[in-house]
Amino acid sequence: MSREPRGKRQPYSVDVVALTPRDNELAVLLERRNEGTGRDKSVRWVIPWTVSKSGEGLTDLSQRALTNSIGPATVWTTQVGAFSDGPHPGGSELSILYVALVPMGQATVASENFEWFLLSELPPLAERQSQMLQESVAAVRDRLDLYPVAFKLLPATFTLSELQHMYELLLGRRLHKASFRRALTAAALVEPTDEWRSEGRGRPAQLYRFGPRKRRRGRRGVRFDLLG
Amino acid sequence: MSREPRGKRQPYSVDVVALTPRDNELAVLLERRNEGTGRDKSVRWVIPWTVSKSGEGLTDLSQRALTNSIGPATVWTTQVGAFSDGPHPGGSELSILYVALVPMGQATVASENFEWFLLSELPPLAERQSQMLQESVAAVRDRLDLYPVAFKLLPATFTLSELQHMYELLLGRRLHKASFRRALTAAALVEPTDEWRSEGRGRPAQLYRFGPRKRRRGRRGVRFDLLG
DNA sequence: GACATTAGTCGCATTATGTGACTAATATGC
DNA sequence: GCATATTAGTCACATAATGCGACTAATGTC
Repeated sequence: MSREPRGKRQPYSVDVVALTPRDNELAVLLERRNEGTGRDKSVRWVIPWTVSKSGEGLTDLSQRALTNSIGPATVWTTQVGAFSDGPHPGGSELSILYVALVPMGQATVASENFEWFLLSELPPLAERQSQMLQESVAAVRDRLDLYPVAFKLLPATFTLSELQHMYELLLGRRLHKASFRRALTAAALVEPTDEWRSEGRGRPAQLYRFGPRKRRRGRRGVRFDLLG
Repeated sequence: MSREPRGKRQPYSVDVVALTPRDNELAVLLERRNEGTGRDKSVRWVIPWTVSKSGEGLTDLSQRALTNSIGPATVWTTQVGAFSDGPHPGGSELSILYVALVPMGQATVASENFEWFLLSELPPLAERQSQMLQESVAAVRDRLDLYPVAFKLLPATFTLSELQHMYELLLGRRLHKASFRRALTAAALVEPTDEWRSEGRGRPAQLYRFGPRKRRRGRRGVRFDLLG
C-alpha cells in the first residue's frame, strides 16, 4: 500500500473493497492506520487503495491493491464507480472503486496490517469509506441475477445447500429448497461432479461445479415489479 | 466545454453521454471538433466533457457538461464508471462517465457545435469514446427493470402504446400488448390522466403519467435464467 | 357505409412458482 | 441393534404468472 506524504495531493486513487463470506455473513478487508504518536496514538481502519505510479491502467492498479492486501490470489473483480465526497486517507480527490469477491476459505491477509471484519462488526469509518462500502455491497446484490456472483464467493466445487445459503446470505431472506433447485436445474447452471461430502451428521451431499450449458435465453415479458 | 491547451495533461474529466429516443432508435449527442487548418482541415466527433475547475463534485461537473451541450434542462443522470483506455480529446488520463436520459422531444443543442446522431449512423469515434458509448447503452439496458429508465425517455404524459414502444426499443424485441399492460397494471406503475390523444387515424389513446403506488414487493424466488 | 387503423380487453392454454410432505443416507445416543 | 436426529434430495399439487389469439371500441379515409 502506498504511503504518500500527507502534503502531496493525489488526483485519484484506486480503492478495493474485498468481500468474503464468513459466519453466514459478509466480511470486508480493512487496513490498519496508526495515527499520532505516544499518548495521542490511535488506530483508524480504511479501505485498501493504491495510487497511480506511471501509466498503469485501472485494472492493473486494482490488481496491485489486491495483491498488497490479501496477497497473491486470483479473484473476480469489477468496477463499482467513482467517488468524490469527503476526504480520502491518501489525500486523493477521486476514488475509483473496485469490488473483489474472495471465495470462502481464501480470505487471507498479506500482512498483519490487514484484517477481515464482519459487516455487522465494523469499526467506525470515514465518510467516503463508509459510502463506498455500502455501494459495493449494493452493487454485488444488484447484480445477483445478472452475474454469477454467488459462485465467485464459493470454492470451485460446492454442495447445492451451500449455494442456496450463499444466495440467502446475499438476498437477506430464506429460499425454499425445492423451488431453488428446480430453478437451478431448469437454467442448466451447474453440473454434478462424482464427489460427495459427508459433513458430520446427515446424508452426504453431492458436489457440483459452476458450468452453465448453452440454453435458449428466456424471451420473457418485462418485469415491472422490482422497479425502484 | 473546456478547451484546454493540448500540452496540459488533466488528471481526469467528466464525460456525459446524452441519449434520447428518435425515429424508433436511440440517438446520442456529440460535439464537433475541428482539427488542423487549411488543406488538412478535418472534423472529429467526441463525447461532451468537462474538466474540474476547483473543488466541484462529480455531480456538479456532469451537470455543467450537460448545460454546455444540450442547454438548460433537467434530465435524469447517473454515473456509469471510470475509463482509462486510449487517449482522451481533452488529454485526461481518466474519464468519469455519466449517462443522461433526455426525454423524447427535448433533444435540443446548446450551440451548432453539437449534433444528435442515431446509433446506427455514428461517425467514427476514438477508442475510449467508442467504449464509453457502448457501456452507456449497456448500462441503460441493464438497469431497465431496476430503474424507470423508459419513463425518463418519455414526456411527463404518454400513451401506453408509446411506453410499450419505448420498452421494445430498449429491449430490442417486440412485446405482446395484452401481457405488457397486464404486468403494468399489476405493478401499479402508471396512473391515467383524463386526457386523450387522437393521433390521426385509429381510436384515440388515453394519456398516462408515471405514478408508482405503494405495493408489496414481490418476494419471489431467484432467477438464474438471465445470468451471463 | 365499408374499410383501414390504432386502442384496449377477454379468455384460455401453458408455464412457472410456492409449499408441504415425502424418501434417502448418514451420525449419535442408548 | 435400534430409535432418533439431522441433512440431502425429490414429488405432487395448488396457485399464480405468462403467452397469445381473438375479440370489441373508436376514430379517419375513401
